Amino acid sequence: MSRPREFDADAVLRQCMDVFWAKGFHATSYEDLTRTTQVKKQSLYGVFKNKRELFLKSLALYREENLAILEAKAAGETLPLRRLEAICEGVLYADEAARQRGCMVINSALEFGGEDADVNREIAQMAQRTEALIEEAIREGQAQGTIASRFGSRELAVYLGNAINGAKMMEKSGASREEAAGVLRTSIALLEA
Amino acid sequence: MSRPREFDADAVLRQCMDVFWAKGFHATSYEDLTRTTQVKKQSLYGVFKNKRELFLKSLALYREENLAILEAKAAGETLPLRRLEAICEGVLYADEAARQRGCMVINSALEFGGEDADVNREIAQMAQRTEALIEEAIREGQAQGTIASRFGSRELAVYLGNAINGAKMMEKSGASREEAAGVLRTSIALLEA
DNA sequence: TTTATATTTGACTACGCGGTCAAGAACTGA
DNA sequence: TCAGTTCTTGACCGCGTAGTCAAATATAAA
Repeated sequence: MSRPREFDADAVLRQCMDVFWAKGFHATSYEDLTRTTQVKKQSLYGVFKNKRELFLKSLALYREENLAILEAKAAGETLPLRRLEAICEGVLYADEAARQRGCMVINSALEFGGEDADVNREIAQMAQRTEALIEEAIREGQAQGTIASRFGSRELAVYLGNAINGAKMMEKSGASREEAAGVLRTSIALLEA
Repeated sequence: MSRPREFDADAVLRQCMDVFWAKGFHATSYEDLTRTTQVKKQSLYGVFKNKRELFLKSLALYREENLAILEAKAAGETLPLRRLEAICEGVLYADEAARQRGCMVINSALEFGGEDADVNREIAQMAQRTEALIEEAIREGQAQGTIASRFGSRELAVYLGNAINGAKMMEKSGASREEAAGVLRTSIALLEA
């Protein structure tokens, strides 16, 4: 019926995600995107109607990928404290390049400053699911007596989620992986009963 | 000898700081600055050679003002745990408007992503002096036996500084003051011996 | 009053941005 | 082969940006 698309839209979305992740929304231009994807502007418009939609799709992709990794890592550990460690390990990046980019969700949260409803929804989803993962582990740890019971599991989950956000920021502002990981180790160690 | 300046450069710098604080570096235009300061572009150039210098001076002003407030609040408390609470109280803003702006240093850190040496220096200064304040209180608390001694004072200071950064981020992304304050209360409570 | 110096003012430049348009190219079903 | 539809391509548009220029203006020393 019609001319077939010459590029893989999924692959291109992933490339765009990389650019947005590295540079943020405002700082990435269409020139950046076309240069790295080798797809001309109008062709991108054909699939994603504008820069904003392309960004939101990129952000959603980032969220899903990272949550999937995190949930997989968490599922691999049965001991609650070990699972918390696995989660904290999962949110930090191994390679230097990714570490300097920081977390795309957090970057976006601060770039938009809570003024964009769609971006806010992404942030909320990321935070909720991460905290749910944490809270589950904490509840089990409290039941087993390895995690302090003088605080509520929800309260501690928010606490650890906050520490993780701080660590993600540390990463981005140039701290070494060991520094970021160390702070999270301390944050977990303080939870032990 | 020459025509005197018609505006107060310090007052104008403070106004510019407000704009940069609210909008960030890239998002504020000279139009924004001239509108709020009522000073024409070229006159600003006369005092601050370009947008970047004006921003850096604004950031330094922000840092000094906030650190001064923080150090004053800390000096007002003698009990270590109370002093930590005072510090945490000091980093959160009371009025809604300031809260949504978040912390200008953190905002800048994330906007520039650790790629700007001058901005990095500001961030480092802010973090160092805040952590020094915290570490001092922790050391005293450990000496008095009110703060857990199984961790080093430096480690705990970094830990609490990290929690504070997280809370500042929460503030900006729309959390209520009570949520941010609550997380910090928990973070302090976990330090108690 | 004159002169040297600095500030003010608004017009101006060059550029990069997101987004659009129109024409040509490629594919499929008839 | 042809008609219909979508994709591709590069030129184009309007706008907002940081920064510059030069003329007009105001002050204080000589």
